Amino acid sequence: MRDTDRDIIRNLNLFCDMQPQRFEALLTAAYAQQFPAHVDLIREGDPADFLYVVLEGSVELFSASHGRESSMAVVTPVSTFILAATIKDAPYLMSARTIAPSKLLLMPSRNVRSAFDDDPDFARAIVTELATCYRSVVKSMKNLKLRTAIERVGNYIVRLHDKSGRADIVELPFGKRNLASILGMTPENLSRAFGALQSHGILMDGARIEITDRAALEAICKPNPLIDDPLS
Amino acid sequence: MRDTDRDIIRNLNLFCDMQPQRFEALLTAAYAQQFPAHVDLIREGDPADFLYVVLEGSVELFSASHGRESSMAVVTPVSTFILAATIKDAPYLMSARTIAPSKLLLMPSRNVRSAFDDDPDFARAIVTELATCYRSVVKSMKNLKLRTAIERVGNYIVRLHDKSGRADIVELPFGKRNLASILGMTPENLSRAFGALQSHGILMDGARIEITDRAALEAICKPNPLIDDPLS
DNA sequence: TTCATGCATTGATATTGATCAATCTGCAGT
DNA sequence: ACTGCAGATTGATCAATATCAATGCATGAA
Repeated sequence: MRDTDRDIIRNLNLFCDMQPQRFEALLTAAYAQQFPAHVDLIREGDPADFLYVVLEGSVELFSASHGRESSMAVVTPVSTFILAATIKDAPYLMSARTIAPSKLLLMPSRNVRSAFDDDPDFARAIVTELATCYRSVVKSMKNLKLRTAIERVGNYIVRLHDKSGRADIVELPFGKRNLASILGMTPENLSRAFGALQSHGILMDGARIEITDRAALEAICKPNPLIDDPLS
Repeated sequence: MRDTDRDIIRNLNLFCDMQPQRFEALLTAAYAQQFPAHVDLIREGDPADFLYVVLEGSVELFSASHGRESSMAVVTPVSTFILAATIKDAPYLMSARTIAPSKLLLMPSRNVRSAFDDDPDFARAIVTELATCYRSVVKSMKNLKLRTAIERVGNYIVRLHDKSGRADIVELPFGKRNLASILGMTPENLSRAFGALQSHGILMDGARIEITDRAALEAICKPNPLIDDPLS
C-alpha cells in the first residue's frame, strides 16, 4: 500500500486513536485494490468477510427484494461501509457496487473484530462511528417518511449548496438514476421534480444546478437541521 | 429502585458485562419512574440528558416536521432508547411518548458516557447494541422502500405470528393508528390492507387476527429474512 | 344509563407517484 | 464522422396511497 493511503486511513476518526502497532497489524492484513466503475463488491446475505474503506471513487449501497431494487446510500472518500455487519459477524444487509472507478481498502473482519476486542480506544472509536451511522440512517428515514418527493429533491440541492460553500453553481456528484433511487423515487419523477423546482430558485442544466434564489428554494423545501444537518 | 428491576437491568446485554461497582454507580445516578399512557417523554432537538430503559409498558419514538408526523419505532421491555444521542452527546433526533402506562429507567447521559470511557467491557457492549440498532433501522428502511403497503402489513402479521410461536390467533400489541404510522401509511389504508389480506390467509376481528393460511399469507407478502428477521 | 370522545371503518374522490412509451441527448467505440 | 447505447426527458396513462366525509363502535366519565 502506498504511504499516502496509509496516512489517509490513519487519520480517519475510526483509526486515529489506535495503538500504533495494532494499526500496523490491521493494515498488514488488509489490502487496497482498484476497481472499475459498476463492479459488484458485495451481495446482501453474504457473510461479512471484510470491512471496506473507500479511498477514492464512490460506492453505492443498495438492496433488492423480489424484483425491486433501491439505493440506500452512496459512500464517498474517506469512509467505511458495512461496519455493523463486520462487528456483529452477521450477513451484509445491503449489497454494494462501485459507481465510479474506485480505490478500496479491504480489511478482514476477523482482524477488525480482534482489534476491537483488544484495543479499548479502537472500540470507542467504533462506537462513535456506529452512532453516527445510526443517526444518519434515522435522518434518511425521516426524510423519506416526512417529506414529499419535491421536498426531498429540494433539500438535497440545499445540502449540495451548503457543501459547496454556497457556490452559485453546484454539480450532482453522481447520476440522476442513482440519485432518484436514493431519494426514493423513479428517475422520471426526479426529472419532473427538478423541472418543478425551476420556478423556485434553481436552474437546471444537465448535472449542473444554478442556485438563483436560495430563499425561494428553502421556502418550498423547508429544510430541517434534524433531518439535513450531517453533523448534530 | 426495586431489586427485581435492578436484576432485569443487570441482565440486559448492554449492562451484563459491566464491572459490578460501575454498574452500581450508574444505577445510583439513575432513577426509575412510572408514567401514564400518552405522556411526552422527550422532544426531538432537545439535548440528550438521559438514556432511557423501558422496564414495563411501551414507548413510541416519533418525529415531526412542518406539520407532518410519523412513528419511527415502538420500544418494548426490556430495551433502551436514544442510545446514539447519549453517546454522541448530540440532540435527540426523535421524540418519545408512552403509548401505555410505562415504567422507565432514566440514566443521566453524562454517567453513561463516563462509564463508557472508563469501562472497556461496557464500551464493547454498547458497540454491539448500536450495531443491532443500526441494522434494525436499515431493515425498516428496506421494508419501506422495497415493499408496497399491503406487503408491509402482511409481513408485520407474519412476524407477529412467529413471535407468538405460530399461535392460531395473534393480537396487535398497540393501536392501529400507531401501527399505520410505523408501517408508513394512513390508518384508512391500514384498514383496507387488513381487509384485502382477508382473502389471503387471515381473518380480522378488531385487534385480534386469526392466521388461517400461513402459506397464502407468505405468498402475498413475500417475507425476506434480511428485512424481517430480528436476528441476523 | 347517557353522553362524549376518540378510534376504526367505509366509500368517494383527489393527489401523488409509478409505469409505459416515445424521443432526445451525449458520449464511447469504431 | 458515424453508430450504438445508456441515460435523461417528456407526455399520457395507470396504480397506489392520501384525503375528505360520514358513520359506526367502543370506552370511560358523569
